[in-house]
Amino acid sequence: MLDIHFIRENADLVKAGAAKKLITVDIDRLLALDDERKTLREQMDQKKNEQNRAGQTIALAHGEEKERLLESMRHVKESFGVLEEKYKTVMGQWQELMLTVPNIPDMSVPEGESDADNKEVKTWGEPTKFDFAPKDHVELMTKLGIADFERGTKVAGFRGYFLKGDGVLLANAISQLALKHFASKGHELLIAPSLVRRETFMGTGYLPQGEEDLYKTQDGEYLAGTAEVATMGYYMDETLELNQLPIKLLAYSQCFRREAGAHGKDVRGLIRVHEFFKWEQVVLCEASHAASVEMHEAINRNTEEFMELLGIPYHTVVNCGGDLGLGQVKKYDIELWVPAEKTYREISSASYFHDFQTRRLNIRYRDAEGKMQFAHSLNSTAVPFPRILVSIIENYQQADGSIRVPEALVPFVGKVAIGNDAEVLGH
RNA sequence: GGAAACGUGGCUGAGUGGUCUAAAGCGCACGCUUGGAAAGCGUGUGAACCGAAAGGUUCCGCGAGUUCGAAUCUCGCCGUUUCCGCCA
Repeated sequence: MLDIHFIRENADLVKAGAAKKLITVDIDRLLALDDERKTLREQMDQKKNEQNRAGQTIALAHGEEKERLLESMRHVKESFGVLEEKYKTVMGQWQELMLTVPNIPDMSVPEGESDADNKEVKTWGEPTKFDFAPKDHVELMTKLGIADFERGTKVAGFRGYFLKGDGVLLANAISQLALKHFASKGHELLIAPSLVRRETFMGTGYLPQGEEDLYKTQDGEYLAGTAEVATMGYYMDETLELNQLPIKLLAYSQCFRREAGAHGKDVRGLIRVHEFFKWEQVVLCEASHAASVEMHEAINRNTEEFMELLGIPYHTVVNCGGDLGLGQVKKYDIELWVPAEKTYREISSASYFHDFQTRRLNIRYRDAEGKMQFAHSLNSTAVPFPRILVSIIENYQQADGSIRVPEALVPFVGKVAIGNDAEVLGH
């Protein structure tokens, strides 16, 4: 959420920002509510002051004098009650509106409505060339016996899957390489809960808007769709020291997404599933735009480097205004080449928020002058499973349906290819 | 699942309806003292909102209630601890 003082002083900027994100929000109504809120607050403070003063007198008074004072205080109490009721109503509306005010996108964010309007800022590698007709990952993995989609659906329902055998080994190897790569960038490792309470979702900006995308338990917790939620919650309501910053974390969690708005999309394979797992980069840094930008470039680059280690052709896009979330200032998506679809598909998303999340989560630090500041927050995918397998399997496939293991993974997989022996291919 | 106890500031901890503007100690900061340090002494020591300032309001886990007045009483929730049961 934004600072109400900032909104008051920069109403036009906030309105323009919302327009760029194609989000409708009534800033004028918010400002009117805020005026009302301030007036009521002042009146309440005055009444309270009156009451506090009278309290001391009453404590010392006796007999008729006391009765008289009590009687007059009853009137004060009554009028305070009336003010309080009004205040609660106004505050309720005020808070509701405040939660819907989007963060302002950066100048460098292109105009646009959807992911179709995102702008390519970098390409790495050439789309993989084959001297045979490349198959898709569903067919390859099923034939190799390293994934089972039929039984996955039987057991888990729509979008269900099992990873098996060398598929598990491959996923684990990628994970090992990721730990090594991202830890070398100074990240502390974390395994985070997926079962998370409502207030943390509010704090990260997934709620109240995203209710229908989340699974909910009968006890009222929600299943997180990313480790970002629990990891940001880790420092909730805490005051950090300046010398702790930047805090750079690499967090693992199981992830759950209802994909409520995506019913017809990507119904085959591992691109879009309800239950997955990933490593996520989460960063808290000092409250300066320059620091945020620097960290943003850095964590996005970390993930690019990781994809380069895996040797998968990719391009990076800067997301347009209409493709940004409520709190995001700027976002890069990294998209990997998927031969069967002859296109790039999203593998990673790196964004920064300024103090939008930390203001909601109340994560602060003391700056060099000893003043309290809301930290800045950022996050980026490190590597998502099983989606990462799609591009590895398809880009590294051989004519015989076997998979060459990317060089960087060989030490962790323990072999140079998957399925190039007759025994496995025979099944 | 059953029962009980507890939740106070950076920390320990007092406070069971009214100068609580929260005792005291520890810690921390500054000063005095000292050749330097320690000890000692003195002063200070959080956050949010309103205000140009003076000052005002709020915060004793969270929320609601009783009362002229709540850290203190009542109810609900969250959390911690202990005992019992169950599971591994």
